[in-house]
Amino acid sequence: MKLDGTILFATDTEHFTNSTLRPRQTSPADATVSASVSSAPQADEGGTQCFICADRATGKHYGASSCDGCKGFFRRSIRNNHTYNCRFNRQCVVDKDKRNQCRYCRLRKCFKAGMRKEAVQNERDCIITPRAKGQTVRTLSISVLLQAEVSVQQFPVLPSPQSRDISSKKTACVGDVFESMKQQLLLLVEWAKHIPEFCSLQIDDRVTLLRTHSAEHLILGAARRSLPYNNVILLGNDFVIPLRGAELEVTRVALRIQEELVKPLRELDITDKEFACLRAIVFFAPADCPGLESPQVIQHLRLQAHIQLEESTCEQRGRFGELLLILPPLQSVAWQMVETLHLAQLLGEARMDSLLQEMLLGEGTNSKPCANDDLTQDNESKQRASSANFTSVVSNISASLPSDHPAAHTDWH
Amino acid sequence: MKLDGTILFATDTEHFTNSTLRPRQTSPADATVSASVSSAPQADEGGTQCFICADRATGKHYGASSCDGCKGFFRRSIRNNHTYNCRFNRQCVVDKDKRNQCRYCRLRKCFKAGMRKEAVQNERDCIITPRAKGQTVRTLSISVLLQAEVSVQQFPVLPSPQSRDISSKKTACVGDVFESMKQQLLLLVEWAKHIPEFCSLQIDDRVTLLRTHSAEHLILGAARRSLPYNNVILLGNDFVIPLRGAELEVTRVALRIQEELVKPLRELDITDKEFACLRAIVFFAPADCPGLESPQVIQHLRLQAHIQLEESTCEQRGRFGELLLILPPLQSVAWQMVETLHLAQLLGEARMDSLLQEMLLGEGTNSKPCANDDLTQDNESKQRASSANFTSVVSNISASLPSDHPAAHTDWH
DNA sequence: AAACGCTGGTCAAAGGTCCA
DNA sequence: CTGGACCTTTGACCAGCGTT
Repeated sequence: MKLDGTILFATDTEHFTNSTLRPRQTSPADATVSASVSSAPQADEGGTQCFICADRATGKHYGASSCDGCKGFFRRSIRNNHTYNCRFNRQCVVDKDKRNQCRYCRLRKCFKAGMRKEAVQNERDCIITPRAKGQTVRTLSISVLLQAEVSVQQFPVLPSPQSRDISSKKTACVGDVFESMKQQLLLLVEWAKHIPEFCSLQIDDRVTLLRTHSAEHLILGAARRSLPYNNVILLGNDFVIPLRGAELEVTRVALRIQEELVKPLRELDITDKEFACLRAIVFFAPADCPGLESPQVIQHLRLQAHIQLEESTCEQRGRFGELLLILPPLQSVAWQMVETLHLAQLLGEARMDSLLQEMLLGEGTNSKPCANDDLTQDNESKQRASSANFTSVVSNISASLPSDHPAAHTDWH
Repeated sequence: MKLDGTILFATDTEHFTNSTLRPRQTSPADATVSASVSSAPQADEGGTQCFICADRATGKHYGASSCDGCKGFFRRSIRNNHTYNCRFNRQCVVDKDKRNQCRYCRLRKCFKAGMRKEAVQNERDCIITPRAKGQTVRTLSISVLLQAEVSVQQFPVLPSPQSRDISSKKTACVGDVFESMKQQLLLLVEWAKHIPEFCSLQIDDRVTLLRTHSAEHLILGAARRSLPYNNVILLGNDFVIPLRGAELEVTRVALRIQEELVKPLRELDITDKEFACLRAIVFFAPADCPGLESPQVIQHLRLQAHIQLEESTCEQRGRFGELLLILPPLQSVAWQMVETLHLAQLLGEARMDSLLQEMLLGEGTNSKPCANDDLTQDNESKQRASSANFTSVVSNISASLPSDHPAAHTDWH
């Protein structure tokens, strides 16, 4: 009898044949549609897929391509100001079958897919969708960042084959430190050249970004190289700065690098992806660069970079925040280094290369681009007019790329 | 066996055909039949009757018009994959009164009435908020932060009833600025006192945290107050600093506040919750405080604060990151303000209150707590021994709370 | 002018809740 | 633990409305 029942139930599902889609409709028309669709073997046709649950999308809703279910769910959640809780680890799978199993994760995925709660609410007059067109402006992809990162790491000026042995490394003298800095700054330019979005910025903005963030770049690089070590800072040219025993001023910065950057980065066990994103976030910071010509563009690049970082952290709770909170001390240490250099320069304790002076100390040009700059002057003549060797280094970037690079046409908004 | 079931089912189905409309759809033929049948005048209440037990139907469920009882019974049976046995001849009567007497026959009749097990869905998320189920030990809750925030805002030193009119406000002179700063710093202490986790820190750490982040607190508060205004910074005592026309050094800081903090905060339209979290994140930053006794505890508090922030942003794409990226410029501006104050102090341009000197400029005590401090000395005697007025202000906190405050027992991990 | 894209809204039929 | 009266959520479908 038990078998009876089971089989009875099984046979009841005679319409398995055409029930690949939901057998909801009673109307003949729909039945035929359903039949024809089911005859097509391909379930997902790619283009019209819900970003949230991979069900069939019915269009873009609230900023993301989605199905009616996710659309309604999002609207209700926002309207009623719902707060959900995940019963598990906030890592629930959200697909067509399981989308109703965790509302917290579903809503979160709605946001991640790009739904904006401002798009809900009743707005009679639709003042154009702000960024309807290039919704998926996938500029600044993680792969580009990783590639840029690799290209920088691929320039080991010394062929040291990962000789991890600290004792074999020499303590850097002032000249060694400066030499390393110079190399690293040139590598920063190299790094930037790998990012098309950077290359399509105006020359002044390129220079400003590079100059403003050169110190942070140096410190961040030093911190990363020094991750395996406890009592030295490893330079790019394979010299080391010991944490104890060196000159006081130098040691102070080195100690802060170790304490405030190396330690937390080591605890987090930062990945290559994450580091690549972090470098970009530091670099595309518009706030501390007055006089930028297109701060919004740069701000948008940073936004993309930190969204990439968020994705790279794989939803590990708190990790994204911890990584971003590395940046204040990074900036702070960078400032202190610049101060120290400035002082050393003033006291005549060190002779710095003109490139270093220009990038790190902001000397040799106006640190703030002139506001009443002649805008009719094209980059070419600006480049010719500039006598600064750094600016000319940067200018070469535009020469190395076709001027009509696709990225230049990106639609910002 | 299989045939058995099929035949049994088929015959029963036929038997049912004329008595009712089968909502089986799937084939156009069925649809037309259904239509014609429904148009046929059915005697009794037909449509509102449970096909299984003849109780009042509450609608169609799983393919058959049925009552809530049979609906629930069917769902549970399918979900839990129940198999029942009939103790008699599988011919039990299933009506309103006897429907619970044989579950085998009831389920069978459900199928016969047209219920389909495919219509039963997967289990969903709980509607009711998961009850204090193991409520994770949530120190530093958002409510505590909000309350602390409110308590700070509730001390309007001047009874200005939200006079939003800027023109009615007076431009601050140096003395007004200092006065406002002093008030705000006392409010910072007030704010901290509302956070039990802070109060249970050691006295030295409390002092260090307050001192180290006092400048950022001032700037953050000023930025927030100035959100509605475009060309002034509004102080806590209702004076304003105009962005143009004031003294150069002051204006420089004020301009940065407006550009690097007010603007982005306004664009983000920061909420109260988010702001409350941000303040805590700024405050519980251990990196730039050398010599803390329990940096891990503080780091953990910051982690909690930024997890709260993440939750408060409702997962809106990129929002959490944008908020955290306010912090580097905040720190930077704060430093610049301190530098400016330092200079003014050195040049004798301004007389600062000793509290201001101690908190903002780090004068009057060792900025780094003494490492070989006598640990056997209790707070009381420390307080008595300390001649610094700020330290004594902070020490009072511990006096205002029971020493065995629950928060002191929080389990960090 | 008709098709289209993206809002808002509706309600049958899923779901869950919780005491007897 | 199960039943079932009672309430919430889901999502397919439809209607505006502005754009193409």
